[in-house]
Amino acid sequence: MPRPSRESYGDQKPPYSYISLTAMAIWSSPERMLPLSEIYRFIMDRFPYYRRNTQRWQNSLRHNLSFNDCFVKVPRRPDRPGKGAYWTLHPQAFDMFENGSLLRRRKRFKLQKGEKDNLNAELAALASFNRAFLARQAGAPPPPPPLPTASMYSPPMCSQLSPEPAELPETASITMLPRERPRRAFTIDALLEPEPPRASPSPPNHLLAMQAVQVMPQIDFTMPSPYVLAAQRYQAELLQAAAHALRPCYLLPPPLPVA
DNA sequence: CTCTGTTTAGCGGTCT
DNA sequence: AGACCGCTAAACAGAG
Repeated sequence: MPRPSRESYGDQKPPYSYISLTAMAIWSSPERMLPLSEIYRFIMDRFPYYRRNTQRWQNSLRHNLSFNDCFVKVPRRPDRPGKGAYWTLHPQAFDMFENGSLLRRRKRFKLQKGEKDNLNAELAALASFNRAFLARQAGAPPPPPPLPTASMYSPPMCSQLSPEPAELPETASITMLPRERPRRAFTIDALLEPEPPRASPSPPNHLLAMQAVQVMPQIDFTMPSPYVLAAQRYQAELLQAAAHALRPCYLLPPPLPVA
């Protein structure tokens, strides 16, 4: 049987929705999140169809990113400045595709009003953290640090967010998010100081932790959490589906070792 | 100025 | 038939 070429769709439009294509791009990245330009690049690299009429489909793709709750915009890490934010998949959207099929979603992923508010609050806090971090780096007097909110430290929202980064070239020691982590004051100094010894279990803030992975490479995350396992399962399904549907067109890195 | 992100609107296809 | 999904166009604002 002839091996299908990497570009077996040629100039034909691939049978994947923009949501699927975006999910592929995001999940093909080591950190499970990408800036918009990298999402474009992923799609154009693998599907020649999308090398034309870029204005049209990129507009649609941006519309999808904004419109669908399944995509979460994560502020850039402070030491990696650039245009635009990073985009990731909301972990609660893992089961959005039937049996891992990327062809059509089972149902639209929609966050409840409260969930959305919580998420937005956390993301706003992260953005504030970034600003404070940058101000601190610049030696400027730091603006008032963002205050901790209940949602930043408690489920259900933040405990489900943030796919687990598989590998971070610049942060090789990081493996997993902890299940038990001491609660820390949400101040620049507290967040940047070395990890205190672990004491009693406390709910982690996974959204913060996701960026902590970006910002604080010295932290050693060791314990998998349920959402990490869910993310790994989802990735395995995605890989299987992608391997079946796309074959060499869609070349992902090897799946995470499932604990 | 270009790119990124948000929002609204409309249309056609599919599902229930 | 109505709800839902996906695609496209377009206007607009803000950031880099």
